[in-house]
Amino acid sequence: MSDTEDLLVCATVALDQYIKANGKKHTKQRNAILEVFVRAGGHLSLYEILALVQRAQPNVGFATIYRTMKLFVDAKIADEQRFGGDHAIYELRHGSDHHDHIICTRCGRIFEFHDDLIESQQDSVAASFGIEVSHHRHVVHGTCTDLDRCNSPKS
Amino acid sequence: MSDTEDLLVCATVALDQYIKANGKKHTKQRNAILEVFVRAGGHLSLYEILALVQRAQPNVGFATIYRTMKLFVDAKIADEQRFGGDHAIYELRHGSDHHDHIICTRCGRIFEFHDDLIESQQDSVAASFGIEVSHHRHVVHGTCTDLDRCNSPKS
DNA sequence: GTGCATGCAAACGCTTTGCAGTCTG
DNA sequence: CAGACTGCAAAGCGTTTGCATGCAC
Repeated sequence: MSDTEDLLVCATVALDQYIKANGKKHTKQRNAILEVFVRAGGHLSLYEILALVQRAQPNVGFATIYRTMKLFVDAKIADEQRFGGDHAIYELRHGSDHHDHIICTRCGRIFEFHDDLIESQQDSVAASFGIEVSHHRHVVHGTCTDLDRCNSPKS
Repeated sequence: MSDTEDLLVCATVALDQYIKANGKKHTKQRNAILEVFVRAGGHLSLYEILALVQRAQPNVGFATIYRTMKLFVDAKIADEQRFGGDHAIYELRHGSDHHDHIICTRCGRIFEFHDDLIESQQDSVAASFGIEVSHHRHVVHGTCTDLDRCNSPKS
């Protein structure tokens, strides 16, 4: 697992490549959003990102966050997730590996996992219904068994 | 697997019990919505239910469908699902058994499955993150391998 | 200077609710 | 007849977009 500074460098490079390749431009808003997003480790809603970015750039508007995160998704820096049906969450994208989520319903912590046994079993279940799997979403909800962790602040 | 008429009888009884137990009332709208919903086998959006109900009762309003389906959820006749993030889907609830979903992205068919191996594996993965599972959602997307089925109308 | 990016505000789609009139029990 | 239910219309809420201005290249 890389540390935050490494991730920030990687993401910055990825953004730069995407910008160069698509005739886009660097702006201080995009840099600020990227930094806030990566340092938080992702798993943020647009409004959370807005609040964090506005600490450094008070005049940033919501539409800028919105469009920038869409751009990050396009640049494969972020992924858009919808856990509740309420609002979207953006998470940092690490390479091309797929993963699923485990969420504590008390403290809101989000863990990521990947399990080959589950995936292969899921493929064979789908095959029994005559379906060839293209992708899936597996979200597990529960509560931390370690109450100290659960009651402590997230970051 | 019961046939549709059986399911309709069960649902009608469940609704009657719920209405009696909670000081609610029977109306022709609720009966019509229940019948349409059960006969379709669930997996309908509010607008689809509205369109079907309006064949029999042209003056029924959207809000009635909305409130009635919430009531059916409360009466444990239906469950609300959100697959896309776009709009809610309501499905018939059969007893207390949990199930997950396999969806064809071409024809929109929805299959339900339950797999003990996946569930137990998921519990142990969650435990390794210090989480005790309360519930989960597992949605598998893919395409029908039988193109004849996939291209034919849903019901 | 060109044209992408920003910020504001308005439009959107789905969901939810307030209210006056209607119907059930 | 009291109180729940309906239908309409308006309000919410997160998301998306149009437009004039601002800024990167």
